[in-house]
Amino acid sequence: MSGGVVISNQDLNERSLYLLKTLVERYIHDGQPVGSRVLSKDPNLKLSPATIRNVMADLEDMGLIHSPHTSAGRMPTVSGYRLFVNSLLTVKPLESSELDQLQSSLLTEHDGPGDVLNKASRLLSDVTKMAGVVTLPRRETVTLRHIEFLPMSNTRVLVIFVTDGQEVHNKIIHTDRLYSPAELQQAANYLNSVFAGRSLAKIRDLILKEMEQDRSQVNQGMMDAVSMARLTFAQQPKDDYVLSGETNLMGFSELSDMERLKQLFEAFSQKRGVIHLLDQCLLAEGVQIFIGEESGYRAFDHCSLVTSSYSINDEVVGVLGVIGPTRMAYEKVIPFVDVTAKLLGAALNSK
Amino acid sequence: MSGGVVISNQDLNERSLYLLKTLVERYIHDGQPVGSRVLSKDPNLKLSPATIRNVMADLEDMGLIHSPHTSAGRMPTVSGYRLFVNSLLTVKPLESSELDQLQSSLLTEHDGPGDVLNKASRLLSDVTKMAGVVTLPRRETVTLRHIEFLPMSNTRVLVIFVTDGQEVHNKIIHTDRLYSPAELQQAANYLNSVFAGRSLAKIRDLILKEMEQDRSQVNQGMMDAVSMARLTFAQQPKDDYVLSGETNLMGFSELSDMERLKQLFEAFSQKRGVIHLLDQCLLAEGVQIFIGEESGYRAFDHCSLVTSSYSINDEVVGVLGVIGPTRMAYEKVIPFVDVTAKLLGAALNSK
DNA sequence: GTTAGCACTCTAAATACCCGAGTGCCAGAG
DNA sequence: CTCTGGCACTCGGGTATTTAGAGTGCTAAC
Repeated sequence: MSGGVVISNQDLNERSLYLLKTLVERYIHDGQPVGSRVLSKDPNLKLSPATIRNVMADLEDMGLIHSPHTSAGRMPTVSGYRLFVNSLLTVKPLESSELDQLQSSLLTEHDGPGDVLNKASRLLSDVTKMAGVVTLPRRETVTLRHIEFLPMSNTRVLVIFVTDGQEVHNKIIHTDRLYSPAELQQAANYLNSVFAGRSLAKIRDLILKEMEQDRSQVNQGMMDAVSMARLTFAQQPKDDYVLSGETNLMGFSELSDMERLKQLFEAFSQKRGVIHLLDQCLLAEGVQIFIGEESGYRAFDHCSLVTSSYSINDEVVGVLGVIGPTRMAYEKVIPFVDVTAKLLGAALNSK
Repeated sequence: MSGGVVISNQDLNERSLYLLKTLVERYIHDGQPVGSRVLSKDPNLKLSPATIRNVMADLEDMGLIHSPHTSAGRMPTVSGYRLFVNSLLTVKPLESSELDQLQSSLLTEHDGPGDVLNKASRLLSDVTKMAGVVTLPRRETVTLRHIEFLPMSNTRVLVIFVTDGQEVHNKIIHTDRLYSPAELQQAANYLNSVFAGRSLAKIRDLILKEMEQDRSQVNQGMMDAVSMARLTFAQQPKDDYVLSGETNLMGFSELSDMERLKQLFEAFSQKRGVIHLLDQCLLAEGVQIFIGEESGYRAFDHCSLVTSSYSINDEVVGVLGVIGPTRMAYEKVIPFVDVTAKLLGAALNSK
């Protein structure tokens, strides 16, 4: 284990920090352990290889870098990356062409509900050449627009409801008795009048309250409607996400091990773990980063995750991000994820 | 190129056929080129290695087997596999436990429309330990149950329609003018009364006819309804499929080459090519098989595809199948795909 | 037609080898 | 006290070389 000791930039002098920074940049750039020789050629670092070796030895003692074997250069450890992204990184602003692409793709018209999310995900992967992920807006916080019941065979009823981000959800419920189309219509009307515009979480509360009320007070129709609503919104819906560009990950040497790759892709289709991981970003404002083992999920041990939450009408509803090897161009990815999250929010807002 | 010469079982004597059969079985079983030595130990084949070598040389001349290099055994070519599955294969009936699993999974209750398809796909991959695929029922042949319009901002209208296999589709259309909720309701009522129960292809026809009619004859409401229907069903919808167990494919040595694997997975997320390939099975009754390069898609060069169409109410609407390495246990996979297709049809019928 | 025998070929694994990159440490210079 | 040049050392990766084994094709005999 890398241990719990966190190194801050206070613990190191200017020179060591700069050296670490260039080492990490160098390693990110060409993917090979960096030796004292190449570092000595840095124009701002007027030191001999020997001195650099001394500094590197210190950095290694602090667990910021390590070398795969004696006669190789050094590469950053997780803590090294962490210190790098926390305090050393100089983020690059988006290139205007990228911004254009983002805006035209996201803010332009799209023809299906989940479509914007798809586009966002694809954008993330296309631009970064890694994998892009966007969680669907959380059902809990999202508000109901419209609900509808359609009779199927017997007591089976198809419920369709539309929520805020124009998501259309559907589900089959089993009612306790047979309802006529008219009754279903009536129930839907009632629910629409009472629940429309409220969050699903709120609706679940209201349903509970209604059920507790003195039954003599309310009429049968309302009772029926509420019980159908209960069936509809009963269990917590499983959240979901849109992933694109997974195949981009197959190019990276750190994922060339088939077993690793398999585990990663299994995690992707499992969804559970990934959702859980992404959910941790819902609370935090702005960009959040998991580097390597920090995520706590084995499958992501050799990956980093750059994420940001996005909001509809100032309410945080989802998370998006980029998944790639630990060795990624953080200085470009971070601002990109940041902007994409904001634009996605904007795109979903205006409706 | 392996050439267009197709070898049939007429062109070979009993012994050669039996030899080919055991060779293929052997190769499928342990994945290594089969030599004359092991073959000579087959109890039904009382021949010396030398004789077997002579027979194998003949088979090689006919392009049914080949050896990767001089001092290796032989393995089947695509034509060899073809002859094997066409005439030599002895299919194994399903094990009853597998049948149970199938029935209980597919015929049991499920709570969402696309859910059965998911389950079928997962079943295919779980049982075969390869990848399972199920195309969504083709929209063209599927019949409309119900349509609904929901106003969004401005002239944007969310259309929701439900089709046969209980699929719920939705789409945003842009109308030429602003419609009131009442008008939308009226339009939906009209369309439901006229179009419900007809296939989408038929509906598209009808729309065209209606548009051509003398406009003075019909009232404005009907005109509006039809024009909205036209927008809804205008372009051919992109078909789609459900894939599971892709990660199973990562275990096979024939796909251990990262470049190949990447191309395969890219084909999966591209969807286009795969759909096109699967569509070719819509016409054929029963199980169809593509072996290696037969599919015509580079990405599938080292894979085989065992497919079958499935039907709702005796109308072929989709295809399902299994994707795996050319070297797969056809004798088990074929009956399994066959039964799954029938059960899936049955599961979708009853509603 | 079938078989035994034999020379031949080719692969895969093991072994040895060298080269270069990079290190750690030490002793001397600034 | 800090930096640097020098040097011995380590290790991985690439290139031969060798060896063992599997399997073949061919030929001559049964």
